[in-house]
Amino acid sequence: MRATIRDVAREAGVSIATVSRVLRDSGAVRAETRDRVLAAAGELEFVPSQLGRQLAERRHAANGIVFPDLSGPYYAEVVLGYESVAAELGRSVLILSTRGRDDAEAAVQAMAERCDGLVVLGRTVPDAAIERLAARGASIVLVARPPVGGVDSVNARNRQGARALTEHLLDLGVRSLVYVGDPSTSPDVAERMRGIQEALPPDAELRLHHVDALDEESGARIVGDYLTRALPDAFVCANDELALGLLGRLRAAGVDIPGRVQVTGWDDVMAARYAGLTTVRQPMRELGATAARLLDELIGGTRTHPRHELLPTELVVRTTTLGKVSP
Amino acid sequence: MRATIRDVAREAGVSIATVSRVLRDSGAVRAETRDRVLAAAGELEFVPSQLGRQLAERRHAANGIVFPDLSGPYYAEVVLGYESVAAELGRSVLILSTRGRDDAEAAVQAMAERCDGLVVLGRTVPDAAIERLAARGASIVLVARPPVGGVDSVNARNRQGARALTEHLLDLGVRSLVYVGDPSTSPDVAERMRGIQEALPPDAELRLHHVDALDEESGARIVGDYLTRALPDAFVCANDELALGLLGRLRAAGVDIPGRVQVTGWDDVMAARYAGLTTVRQPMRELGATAARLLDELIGGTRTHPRHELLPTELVVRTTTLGKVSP
DNA sequence: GTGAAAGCGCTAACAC
DNA sequence: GTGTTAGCGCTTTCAC
Repeated sequence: MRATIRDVAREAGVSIATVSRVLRDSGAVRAETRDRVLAAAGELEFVPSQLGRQLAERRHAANGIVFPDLSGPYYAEVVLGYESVAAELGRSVLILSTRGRDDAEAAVQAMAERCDGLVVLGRTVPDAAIERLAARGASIVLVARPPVGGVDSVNARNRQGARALTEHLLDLGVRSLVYVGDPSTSPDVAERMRGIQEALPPDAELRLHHVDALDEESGARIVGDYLTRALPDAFVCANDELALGLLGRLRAAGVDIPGRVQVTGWDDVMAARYAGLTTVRQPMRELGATAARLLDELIGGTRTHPRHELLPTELVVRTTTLGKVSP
Repeated sequence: MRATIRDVAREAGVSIATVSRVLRDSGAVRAETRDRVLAAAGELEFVPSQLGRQLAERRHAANGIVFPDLSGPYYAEVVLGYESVAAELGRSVLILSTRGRDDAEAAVQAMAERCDGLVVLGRTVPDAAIERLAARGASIVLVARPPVGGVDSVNARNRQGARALTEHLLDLGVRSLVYVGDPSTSPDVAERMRGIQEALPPDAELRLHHVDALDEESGARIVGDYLTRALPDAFVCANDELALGLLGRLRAAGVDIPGRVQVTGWDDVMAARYAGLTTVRQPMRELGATAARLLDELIGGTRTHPRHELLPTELVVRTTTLGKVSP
């Protein structure tokens, strides 16, 4: 059995309160006593039980993060940014992936009981679940998801990025675009579409091509629909994976890109560089880091009014949009 | 303030022991009493404190996982595989990234105090640290790292994969190969090189080109050394990122691939497909899942003898090795 | 079947 | 400065 604070107290000939003081460096302790305690602790290889400490302090010293997946680079980067700041702040990080989970809400609820606050990414659980948690007094920060009630949020400037992307395409002569994605899968996807619409002049046309999933396969699958009839001037895809799938199939069909049709993605994943894909980069790590800081303020009670951070995006132009359309 | 078990007991007119029994479904409780307790708990919106429960049970019901990074797809997938099994087993998952941390060992030690067991990926902390933890009675499973002392481990068959890859190259006529990587960065990288050596006949030559990091930039940087002097028949890279960087630079220099030189990677990341890179795939998710199961046995005390699992790898042949060398 | 009571290992008033 | 003591919120014997 491991040594407890009582063992150390006995060994050092002091009370447990003194041991606690020395170890936490709280309260004044005479140097000589202090040394005795440290010696005893060292002798017994004493490591304070986090379980006991947490219960006494009534805090977990841990934060959770809920995400749909970790496969793409997107969420992985956000999680990393979050973890590094949380660690600096002395908090452990609990993770929860909702992928393939039918009881996501229950899992999040359970997780909330094991940490002092949590970050929720994207469309992992319904708004109602967020509100229930918030109502129970949980500290929550939403990322890549529009604000709900008085809950903090951190988002990338999707609309702004989409407008920049659209203007870039318009400059190249694009007049008809197809947005590939499903606005209902994630708030980001919906916001991007809105941004495009905002930037579009009356003489340009935007259609939505709905796909079930934001993966390569879905991107490839829709190409068939366009080979038999007219191609638009540009395919604007909700994310890079979709764009990469679409791009591969188009090229395989001998379609000239960007001569005949231009293609864009979103996220700037590593493969986008190899494919020469024009895309929009988001500060993924910074999204996570910002969330960690907001959450810390919330838990620490430093702040009571909700905050909603918006982080910048950046257009990355590559070869899938370099050509001029009908010059 | 939240309701405690005492509030529920008072409300239901029973003792806290009975409330505990009902909520944990342990011990026999009369149906009528049971209903009263459940009603009271519902009324008060009682949710048992994990802090109290954990201390009483003296367990965290959480496992940790330590990894170097989450940027590449490799560790992310392992973590996901781990998380999904851990969740099934009713355990929370704590994460710890050692990237850019100079106090990695202390951080791991701290994490060990907050969970019932942990998984350590790759070369995150020195063997001595693992041994110290194990000596203190921690339950540990190593992944992508050779066994240390009596600690469990899960690895992919690196040697086997490397042999298959080497034989594939030999079949194509390759006789001189350069292994690009740093065997000291990770045990996997070293094992792969060993596998190549084992498969090589006396008339074939293998050299090691040492790089500092396993990223694209390092891969690209070494190309210059070969443009002025002789190229080998094949570059076998320690991972895909290295190979992708090297590939890009070679192609930019007008080198015919695979006609003049063949290139291979390792991991089969998404970008590898777009680059047509021949590589070796590992069951990343399964590595994590297996680790979770081993750890559970360890924590549960089901098993005392260490186990060392080896999972299969798979050669994925693409266009960077399709041609015949000097037919 | 149910309750009283003794912990689990710590922190933090409060007293001296 | 240091010790005593009362919790933190639960689980779990052991009586009855």
